[in-house]
Amino acid sequence: MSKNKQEDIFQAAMQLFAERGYDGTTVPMIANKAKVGAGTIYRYFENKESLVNALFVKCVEQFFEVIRTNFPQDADVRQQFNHIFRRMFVFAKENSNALQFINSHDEGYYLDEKSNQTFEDFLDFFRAVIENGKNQGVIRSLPSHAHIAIVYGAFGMLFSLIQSGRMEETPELLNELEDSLWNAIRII
Amino acid sequence: MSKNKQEDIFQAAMQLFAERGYDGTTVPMIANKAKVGAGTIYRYFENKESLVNALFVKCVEQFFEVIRTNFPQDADVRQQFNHIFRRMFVFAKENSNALQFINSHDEGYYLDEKSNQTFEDFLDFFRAVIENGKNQGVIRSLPSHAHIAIVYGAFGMLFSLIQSGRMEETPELLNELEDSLWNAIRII
Amino acid sequence: MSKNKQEDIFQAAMQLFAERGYDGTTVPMIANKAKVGAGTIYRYFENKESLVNALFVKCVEQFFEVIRTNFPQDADVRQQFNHIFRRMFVFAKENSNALQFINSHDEGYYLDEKSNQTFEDFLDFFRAVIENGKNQGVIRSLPSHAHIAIVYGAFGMLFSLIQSGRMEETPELLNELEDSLWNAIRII
Amino acid sequence: MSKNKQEDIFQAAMQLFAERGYDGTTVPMIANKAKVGAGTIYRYFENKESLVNALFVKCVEQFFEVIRTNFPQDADVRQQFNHIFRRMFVFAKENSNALQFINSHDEGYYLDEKSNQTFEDFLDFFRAVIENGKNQGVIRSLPSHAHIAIVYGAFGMLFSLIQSGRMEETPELLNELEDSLWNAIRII
DNA sequence: CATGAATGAGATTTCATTCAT
DNA sequence: AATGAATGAAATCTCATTCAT
Repeated sequence: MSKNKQEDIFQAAMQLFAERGYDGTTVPMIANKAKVGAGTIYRYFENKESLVNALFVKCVEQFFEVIRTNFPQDADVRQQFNHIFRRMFVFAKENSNALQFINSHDEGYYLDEKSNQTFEDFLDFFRAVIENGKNQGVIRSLPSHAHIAIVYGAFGMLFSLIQSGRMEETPELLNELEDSLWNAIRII
Repeated sequence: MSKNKQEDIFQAAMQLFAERGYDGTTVPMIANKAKVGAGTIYRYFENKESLVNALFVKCVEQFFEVIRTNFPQDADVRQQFNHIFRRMFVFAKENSNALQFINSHDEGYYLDEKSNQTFEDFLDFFRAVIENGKNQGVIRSLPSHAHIAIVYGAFGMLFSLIQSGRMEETPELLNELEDSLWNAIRII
Repeated sequence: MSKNKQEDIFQAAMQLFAERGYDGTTVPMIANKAKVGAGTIYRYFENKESLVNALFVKCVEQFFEVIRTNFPQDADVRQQFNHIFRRMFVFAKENSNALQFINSHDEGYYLDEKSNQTFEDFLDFFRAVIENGKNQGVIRSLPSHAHIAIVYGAFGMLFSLIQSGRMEETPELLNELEDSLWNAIRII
Repeated sequence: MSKNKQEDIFQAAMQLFAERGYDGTTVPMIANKAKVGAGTIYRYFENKESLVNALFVKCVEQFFEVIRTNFPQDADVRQQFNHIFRRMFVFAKENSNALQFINSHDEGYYLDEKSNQTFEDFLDFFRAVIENGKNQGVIRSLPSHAHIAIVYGAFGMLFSLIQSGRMEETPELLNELEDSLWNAIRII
C-alpha cells in the first residue's frame, strides 16, 4: 500500500487513459485501480480535466527531463541523436504507459494552455537540435517539424510493437533502429 | 438534402471520431452534424459500437483499395515504395479525416474481430512488400513490423502536420520525404 | 394472405398483448406479426390505446355473445351454470389468446370508459344468474361479486393450465371441474 | 427519511408494478415514489429487470414464509386447508401490493430462472398438501395443479374485491369463503 | 390505400461530482 | 483526510407516430 495517494492516482489514471483514452476512462475506474475512494480524487484534483492536464504535464516534463539529463550539448549531432534515441527508449521502458499516454493525448480537446505549452517546449528542444544539425550540413534541409514527425512518429509505433511483445528489444535491434532513423534524417 | 443518409452519418461520425475520439463523440453530435434525427442512426447501425466498427472497416478498405490499385507488382522495391508512399498521400488528401480516424482508432477497445482482421489484412500487404525487398537484399534486415512502424508512424505524423497547415505540401517536400523514408528502410 | 387487414391486426395484437402485456408490446411488433406496414395500423386505429380498447371491447363482446347464445333462461340454476361453464371453455378453446388477453388487461390503466362499461355489462349477466340462484335458495348467500370471483378466477387459471399443456382437457376432467366449481357456490 | 433505501425502492416498485405492470412502470416513476435519485436505483440493482426479479423472489418467499410458519404438518387436511386459507388472507392484508404484484407478474417474459424456480417451489408446497389429501381420500381426484388453480385463482380475485373496497372483509365472510373453496376441492 | 423510413420525445442507464459520515 | 453512497445531468437507445412515396 503506497503512502502517496496522489502518485497512486497518477499511475492508475495514466494506465487507464493510455488504454482507453480520456473519455473512455471513468473516475470510478481510476479510483478503483488506485485503491482509493472516488471522492479522494477530488481532494487532489479539481476535476477529471484537471487530472488529465496535471498528468500530461508531469509525463511530458519527466520525458523531457530524461532526454535533457546529460545531454551532450557540445558533441556532434550524430552523438546528440544517439543520446536522444537511447534516452527515449529508456524513458519508454521505465514509464511504459507514459509514452502511450502522451502520444494518444496530445491534441486532445481537453488539454489546456499549459499542457499544450509544455508539449511545445518539449518539441522545441528537438527543433533546436535539428536546426543545429541542419546548420552544420549534417541533417537534411526538411523543416524541423518534419524531422521530428519522422523520428517521433516512427519511435511511437516502434515502442508500441516492443511493448505489446510483437517485437523483442535487443541491443542489436536498437542499433539497427537507431541507424535506420538516423539515415532518415541525415544527408546521405 | 443528401439522398444517402447512411453516407451522411458515416461522414459526420468520421469527422467527429477523428477530432474527439470514440467516447468523446456523442450520438446526438453525430446526428446533428449529419442533419438526421438521432433515432435515424439506429435504423442504419445497431448501436454506436456497430457504427464505429462499420466505419473503421470501410475506411481501412478504402485506404487499402487506393494503395492496391495499379500497384506495380513486378517492379522493383524502390518503385513499389514510391507507389505506396504517393498513394498514401493521395488517400490522405482526399479523405483527410479517414486517415486520422484510422490512426487514432486502431487498437481501440471497442473494435471487434472483423475490424481488427481487416486492419491486419491491410498491414499484411505491406509486410509482403517489405519481405520481398529484404529477400532481394534491398531492405534492411529489421523485422517487417518495424519497417512498417517506421514508415507508417512517420507518415501519420507528417500528414498531420500538413493537414493542420503547419507544413505546406509541395512536390519538392514530398520528394524529400519519400527519399528520407526510403533511406530509413533500405540498406545503405 | 388475409383480405381483412383490420382482422389481421386484431389477431396479432391480441396474441402479443396476451403474451407481453400492453406496454411490453410495440406497434412495430404488431405490424410485423400482422404482416402489414406499421403505418397501416394507424389507418384502422387512431393510436395504440385506441387499438387496445377496440380489441378489448371486441373480445369481451365475443365472449359475452358465446355465453348468451342459447342461454337456458328458464332452466334451473344448475343447468344455467352448466351452460356457462361449458361455453366458457368453448370460447377459451376457440379464442385461445382472447381469454388471456381479457384477463390480463381488465383493470388496465389504459382502458377507457367504454371498455370498462362493456366489461361491467358482461359481469352483470353473471350477477343476475347468481342473484336468481340465491333467491331460489340454491346458491350460497355470498355476495354475487364473490361467486363470480371464485368461478371466474378459478376458470382463468384452469384454462391457463390446459392452454400451456400442463393439464390435458378430457370430458372427464371437464365434468370434474364443473362439479367442483358448482360445489363451491351452491348450498350443500 | 428512511434509512433503508433498498427497501424504499422495493416498496415503490412493488406498488407501481402492481398497478401498472412491468413495462408500464418507468424507473423515474419508481425513483420518484421511493424519494431517491434515479441513479440510486442502479446502485442497488443492475437494471430494471434485475429489480423486478429480486422483488418477485422476495415477495414469493415472504408469502411462502407466512404460509409455512406454524403449518400444522400432522393435522388433518381440513385443518391444513384452514391454515393456508387464513394465512393467505393475513399475508394479502399485510402486504396488499405484494399479492397483486405476484399474481400479475408470474409468467412475465422478464422473469429469470431463479424467479420461476422460486415460484415453482412455492407451488410445490401446495401440491404436497393436496396430494396428501388425495391419498387420504378427502380431496377430489383432480390433478393437484387443478386444485391449486381453483383455490389460488379464486383467492386472487376475491382479495382483489376486498382490496378495492367492493366487498367488506368480515369474519363471517371469511368463514363462508373458506367453506366454499373447501367444498370445491373435497370429496362430497 | 399501404408502406416503412424518419423522427424526437421519452425510456433506460452511466458517471462526474458532492457531501454526510 | 478519506470514503463511497447518493445524485441528476447527460449519455445511449427505443418506439409511437407521421408523412413522402
